Amino acid sequence: MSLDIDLGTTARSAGRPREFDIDTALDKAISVFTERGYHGTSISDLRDAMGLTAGSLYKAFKDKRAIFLAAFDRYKQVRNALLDEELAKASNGRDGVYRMLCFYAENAHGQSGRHGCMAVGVAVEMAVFDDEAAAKVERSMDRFEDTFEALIRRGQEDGSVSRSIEPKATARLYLSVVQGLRVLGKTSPNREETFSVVDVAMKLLD
Amino acid sequence: MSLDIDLGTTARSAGRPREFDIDTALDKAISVFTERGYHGTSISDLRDAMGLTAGSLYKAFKDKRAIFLAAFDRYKQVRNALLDEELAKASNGRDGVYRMLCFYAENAHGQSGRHGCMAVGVAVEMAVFDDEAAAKVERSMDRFEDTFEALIRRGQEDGSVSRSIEPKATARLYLSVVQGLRVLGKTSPNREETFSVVDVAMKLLD
DNA sequence: TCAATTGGGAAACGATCGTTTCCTAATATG
DNA sequence: CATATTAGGAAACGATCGTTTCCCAATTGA
Repeated sequence: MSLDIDLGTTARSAGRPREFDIDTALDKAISVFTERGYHGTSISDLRDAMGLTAGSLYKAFKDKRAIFLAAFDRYKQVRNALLDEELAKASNGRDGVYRMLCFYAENAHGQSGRHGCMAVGVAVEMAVFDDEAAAKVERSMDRFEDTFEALIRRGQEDGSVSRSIEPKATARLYLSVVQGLRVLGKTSPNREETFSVVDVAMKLLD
Repeated sequence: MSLDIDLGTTARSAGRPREFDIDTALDKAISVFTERGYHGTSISDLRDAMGLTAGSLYKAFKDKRAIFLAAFDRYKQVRNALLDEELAKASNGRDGVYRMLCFYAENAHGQSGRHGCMAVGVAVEMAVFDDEAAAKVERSMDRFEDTFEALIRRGQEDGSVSRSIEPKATARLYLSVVQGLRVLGKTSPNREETFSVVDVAMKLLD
């Protein structure tokens, strides 16, 4: 009789068990990749941040790119979960848009603003030369755009958003604003300025 | 008697004259750095693109970082000149804002959209670890924000822009939109979507 | 208890990085 | 013409890159 520690779906495989948690390690990788970028991050950087030896890294992942893509997948998963949690509180369509904008504004200013956004980093640094990375970011962006659009339409039905605005184009603008705030947050992560943009953006729903 | 080829301010200095034009070479460097990023660009890449040997590069510039900073200075100079030229055509404040948004939308879509924006690249990749680069981008962003604000105020005086909007906050939003379009242009540089954002953004002036 | 299998970790790998050196070529100055 | 100065260009530099190898440790299944 033995305790089965594995909480996943598959039974533990043969061989010596991994001594570190993959997701915990990936969270560290996310932080390093976000701050330094893909090419600016060395295996040594990852090794130090993740608290592993290079050998262990290469046992768990095929190569540096695989670590990066896995980190990005986790980044999206974690952030999407947080956003969904926030949006669940929305009382109506307009409130949902506001919460979503504030969610990003909260991350685009101050320390986390300086630190940066991994999705923006991938788009800027990787999209041109890595089709798989590009597809991942595009999917992520499309998801956010669709969420904005759905909230706008919901607002038009519940009366909190003007019927005269175009949901698709306005959603695209919101997506642009949010990504732009992430860029500006790298050099001037002022809180008031960041949230003043949110206030102006909300006027588009009147 | 000899022709003085040097069109600059200083007389030609002693020693063998440089055989290439610095600005022409920097234009090539801008292209490479924009597409691959700072860390993704090697001296070999620059050597090939600029049509020089590494030795000549290091005669003209202190190191890789100096090439990058010089390229970024030139990038800003060239783009600012183009923008000023476009803004000179503006018939009023609102038209100026529209021309400025279109100027960026024109570059954020299609092939140049995929290629990317050097200022965004610097902000995302360099700002955290290079104070001088960060200061340069911030100055550049501030300049654009001030230009937007001035156009909005001009519009409020000439009657083309509503008096009830806040020039500063609205300018900041426009800046965000423009930088965001650059990010989105890396993965989905669709022309219609890009310009639809401009149309929505213009509604803020009513 | 004994293969088979997988992870941990140190060391080493070839490749490429950014940079310098060294020699020759071309100009200004005296 | 002689000297000083700077550029062009090939080759080489040490350092670091991403990755692999090798050996030992820990586990599963027979």
